[in-house]
Amino acid sequence: MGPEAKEPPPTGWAVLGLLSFGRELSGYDLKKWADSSLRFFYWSPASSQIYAELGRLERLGYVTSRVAAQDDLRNKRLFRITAAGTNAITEWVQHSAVEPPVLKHGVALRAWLGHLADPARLRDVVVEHRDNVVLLAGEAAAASASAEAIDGWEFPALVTRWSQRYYESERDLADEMLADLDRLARKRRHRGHRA
Amino acid sequence: MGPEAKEPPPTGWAVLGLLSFGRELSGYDLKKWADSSLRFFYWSPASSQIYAELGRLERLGYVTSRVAAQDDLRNKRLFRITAAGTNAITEWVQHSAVEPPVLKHGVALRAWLGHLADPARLRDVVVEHRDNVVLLAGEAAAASASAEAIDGWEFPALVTRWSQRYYESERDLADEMLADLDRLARKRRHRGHRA
DNA sequence: CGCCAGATAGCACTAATAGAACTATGGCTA
DNA sequence: TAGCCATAGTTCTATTAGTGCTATCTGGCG
Repeated sequence: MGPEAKEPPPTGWAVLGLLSFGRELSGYDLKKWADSSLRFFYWSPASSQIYAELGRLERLGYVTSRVAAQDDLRNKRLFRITAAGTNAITEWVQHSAVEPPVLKHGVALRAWLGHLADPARLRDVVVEHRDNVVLLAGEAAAASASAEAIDGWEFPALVTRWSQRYYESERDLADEMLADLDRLARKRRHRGHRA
Repeated sequence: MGPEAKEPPPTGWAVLGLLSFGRELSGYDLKKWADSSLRFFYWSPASSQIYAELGRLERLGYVTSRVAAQDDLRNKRLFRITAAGTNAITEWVQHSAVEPPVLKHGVALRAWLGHLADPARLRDVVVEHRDNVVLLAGEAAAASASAEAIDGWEFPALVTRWSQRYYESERDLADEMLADLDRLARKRRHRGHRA
């Protein structure tokens, strides 16, 4: 099958997934959409990345595009998923290998290197992280509330709810880490560790 | 400051961090170490990536290397952190911006696209994910037990403990997602949604 | 007037992986 | 005893993934 028979990377599936709800969307729309929902559990690709993936998906025959006039003279390209695209992503959802989630937790990495840091400063880093995830939990809650209002969006609503819980448990984990850090600092002070 | 004044990427800090415990290690050692501890909260870079980062760190003056005979005739390169390297990573731990963790959760993405999937198959995917994270929780527990036994490794032990809790809450989140999926499937069956 | 929002696209660059190639030893087994 | 595999160890190449910046165009807002 053709010269371009390779599968898209996960990001390609994510973009195709945004289109699988049936709407006709521009690259710009897709970026905004990714920012407001995908980013909670999958990160949001750069605009240039989205356009690149759209090009690949079109070459694969998974999407088609048409140019539409948008206001008066400005035009944009609208993308729509094809039957082949729907088949392909359905296949992917159901049958691709289940891989462990990719996590790059900068704060955990810094705590892991805690022997290098001033305890108070390390504490501040974790507290700032805690604030971040509390904010994210709230945003995910808002996103899930608006998804619940839309018919046919039961699964996005389910996953944003999951995201909300995820960030709430990140908050709890941060609290436990703070308690552990305090315990450790006390112990080190007692033993007169590195003065 | 010379021609090579740029900061390493996060992966570089991770590699330098592995060396910040004071040991003299080969690239091979570093890879094994990353696989057995870093990977729980920060992923494990490919060997080629590790060697590339070591090269960069050496150019920056953050590590030095020497060639050592290892058995009889075989030789390897051992890396050691320098004072400049210790300063740099200490600075990074204490003062770099606190960024939200990067998460790419393939399973959540697939659940988000649940409208495309057969409910039973989607359920299987989440169950398989649940099994994965239970396994990871156990491995993290083992890693934290061995870290606790080593003097000076209080922070790695703390973070592997955090990782263990992290994967345990991933397990709980998976259970809640399963319950939500079942609820949704029941509701759809009632309404006769797409037969 | 300048800036921002909507919209698209290209370019330069970095990050990161996969895979092969090569050296070398020791243990297993047909 | 020859062949093969596993482990230790390093390096290189090819390729992809992904970001950030720049450029372009229009219209509305203050």
